[in-house]
Amino acid sequence: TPAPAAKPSSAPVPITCSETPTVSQLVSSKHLSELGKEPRSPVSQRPALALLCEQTQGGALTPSLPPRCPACRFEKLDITPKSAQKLKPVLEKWLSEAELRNQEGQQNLMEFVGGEPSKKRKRRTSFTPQAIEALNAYFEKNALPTGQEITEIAKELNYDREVVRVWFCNRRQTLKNTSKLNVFQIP
Amino acid sequence: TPAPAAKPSSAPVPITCSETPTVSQLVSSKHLSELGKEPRSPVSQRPALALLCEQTQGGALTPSLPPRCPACRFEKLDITPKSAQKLKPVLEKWLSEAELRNQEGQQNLMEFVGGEPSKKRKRRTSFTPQAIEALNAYFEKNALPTGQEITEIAKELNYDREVVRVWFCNRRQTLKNTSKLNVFQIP
DNA sequence: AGCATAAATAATAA
DNA sequence: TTATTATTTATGCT
Repeated sequence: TPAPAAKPSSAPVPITCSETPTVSQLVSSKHLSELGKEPRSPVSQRPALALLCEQTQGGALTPSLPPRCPACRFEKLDITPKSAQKLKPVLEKWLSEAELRNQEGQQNLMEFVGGEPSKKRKRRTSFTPQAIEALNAYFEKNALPTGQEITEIAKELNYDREVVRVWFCNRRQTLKNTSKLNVFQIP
Repeated sequence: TPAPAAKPSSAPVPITCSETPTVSQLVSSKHLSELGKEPRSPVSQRPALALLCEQTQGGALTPSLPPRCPACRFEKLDITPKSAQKLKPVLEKWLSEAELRNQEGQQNLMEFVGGEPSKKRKRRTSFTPQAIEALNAYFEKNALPTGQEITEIAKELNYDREVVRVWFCNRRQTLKNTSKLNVFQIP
């Protein structure tokens, strides 16, 4: 467990929904240790984290629709402990740097953009219905195509080879999972 | 859904990857009670479960070699939540049958427990971000470490040697897969 | 606000 | 090593 049961005695700065926290408030260790444990105020009210979301996701904050990047999910507890653990060091690093800027008198936090690009996950491809249909047809004929066949299919459907390969992997997986489920499920 | 962390409701004790619940937790857990329709009775009122506790905790089962029966694996949470969910029916069946036998005064309950494949897959290790960073640093310097080097790295990072070895294998493989140098790569 | 599933990755097989 | 599976993560939708 990454977050030790910190003593609530050290008078941390509580962050409520009604106020906009400063960076130093955000950086308080108590706050950090509590992250991922309690529901928090909206991200939109928290400049540093909002910025973090922006940076993590590479997109602007949408006012109506809350962002769902890992950082924001961490903030909202909408995240698994394991993910939280992975994210925490990044968060700490970012926040400490943000605090530094803040101490240097940099008022406008939104101008603070930097940090590491952090290799981003491949954008989730969305297959066209036609492509899915074709893929399923291929799958039905052969659920385990060779590398060469995968290449050909990819070329035919005009998708990345790796994407097609993974599609077959996942397809086999779900098939196995669902069929297994039937075996186990007894009323 | 294996991630109870996402649920904001004040639900029963969730089973997460990061903690090992006690038997009583398991009994009161949403996991187990969900399948049964009614709330569970206390452990003390459930002979089979009590026995299960005894056997798994009191060391009646072989202590060195981990028991492989579904119940024991469930008890020790030597499975992921998702697996636990899959295993639940089996466990429930075991419990009811065990209770039946117990009522009949039958002592050796473990005889009918077997049947589960003993080929337990190694639990997926999750590297800390620090470890991954370190591994990547090593990898950048040398993607193909010798056995001796692997041993040293494993020792340094305090991971199992085999785990580190496999990490390097997979790292090379991933690199190869995602590499755009593939001859058959579609642009 | 969840779900379905694409992507990532540890483990295993060949 | 390469190929595939098993498991986990997280994102594009509605």
